[in-house]
Amino acid sequence: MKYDPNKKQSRGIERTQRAFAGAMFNSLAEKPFDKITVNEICQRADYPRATFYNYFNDKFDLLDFCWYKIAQDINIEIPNPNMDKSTIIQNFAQIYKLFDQYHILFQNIIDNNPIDSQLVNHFIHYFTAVIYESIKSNLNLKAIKTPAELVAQHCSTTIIEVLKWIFLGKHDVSLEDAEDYLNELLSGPVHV
Amino acid sequence: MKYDPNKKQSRGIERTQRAFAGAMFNSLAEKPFDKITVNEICQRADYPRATFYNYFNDKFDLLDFCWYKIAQDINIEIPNPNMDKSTIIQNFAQIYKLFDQYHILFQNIIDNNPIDSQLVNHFIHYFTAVIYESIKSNLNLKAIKTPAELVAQHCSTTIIEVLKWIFLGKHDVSLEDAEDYLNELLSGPVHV
DNA sequence: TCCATACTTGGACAGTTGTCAAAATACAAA
DNA sequence: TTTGTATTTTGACAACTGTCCAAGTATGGA
Repeated sequence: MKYDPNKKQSRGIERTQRAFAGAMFNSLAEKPFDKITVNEICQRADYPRATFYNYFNDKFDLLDFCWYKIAQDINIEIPNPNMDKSTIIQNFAQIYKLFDQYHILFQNIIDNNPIDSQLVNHFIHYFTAVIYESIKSNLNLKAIKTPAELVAQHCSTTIIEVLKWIFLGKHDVSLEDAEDYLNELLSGPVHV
Repeated sequence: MKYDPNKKQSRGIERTQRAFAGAMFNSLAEKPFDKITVNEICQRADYPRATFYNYFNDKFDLLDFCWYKIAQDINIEIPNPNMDKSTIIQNFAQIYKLFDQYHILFQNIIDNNPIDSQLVNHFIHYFTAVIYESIKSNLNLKAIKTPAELVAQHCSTTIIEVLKWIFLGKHDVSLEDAEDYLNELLSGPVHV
């Protein structure tokens, strides 16, 4: 990404970025990711190729931006500065609901791309990183040997694992059950 | 992969595949993966491009083959048909030692590729799948709600997570400590 | 040994990619 | 409105990709 999406940009820049992201979302809903070309994105968005490369390095970079737009809504609140398991589960509920909002998009993506495709991995990886960032600094650990960063990594992958199971693995699981799964899987290092 | 690597192939086929894999390993040790082209692989291996495409769909497909050659050595033995935590840790030791054998390669890869690059993700994902396959069928679960497949997925990602931390994250951790980490992280669903 | 079959190779192909410099346009401040 | 700056667009470029076919070469069985 050549423009920092966290900084406020001019109206024109945002409009253009939105057009590209929209084109990508539309393409994603229709066909496998590896059949999507930059040319096609530009045609859909009705911008020339050079403009695409003004904003993004390649189509993965645009993907990053697309996930960013979705993840923007994730705003993890940390009521107490020490994050324990119940706080994590609270935050989990928030992300569950967010994913639920996009379940049609995810459905389409899974219909067009294998679960172990580059695309799905990219997606999973992006959100794991988002969650990692939001929990790494204030995990409240039991007295254990494992380094905190590794535990934080483990928590974020576990959260995304459960959500992947539900929203990309086509398993219909209620929020309550999902919380139970997460709780059971996490019954390790984080304080109860 | 256009030839099933599990089937025994003619000497010629194996020699050719080995040449391509060797070329890839050499390139990986030298430069970032996204700067490696099929042309370059062919030059190094001294085979024409058409031959490359006889064997592999693209450079990721060759990567699969490369990881396959490494993973071949992983032969998880299952002493008792019900896998519990101590069995998992036993198998973990085996994979730890395998990764340790290749630590110079991994070092080079990390020096040339960001930890969250396509290449590293591809690697991580491949080995997670290998481990998942080897443990999914006979996990001995506590009485829990979480589906067995999800637990198996969780175990395999946790194992790889620890190994990634050590061998790709440049953290020097002994096998004994690594086992403790894994034990702590896994203190959830698997039988003790 | 010969032959049929399978694999390898070279060359050519259209399409994609990422980059560049120069021209055109939009934009904001004076 | 004008002017200077920043962004967008155009068109062109070399390189890479994946596919194809037809000619060449191994290989193993009779």
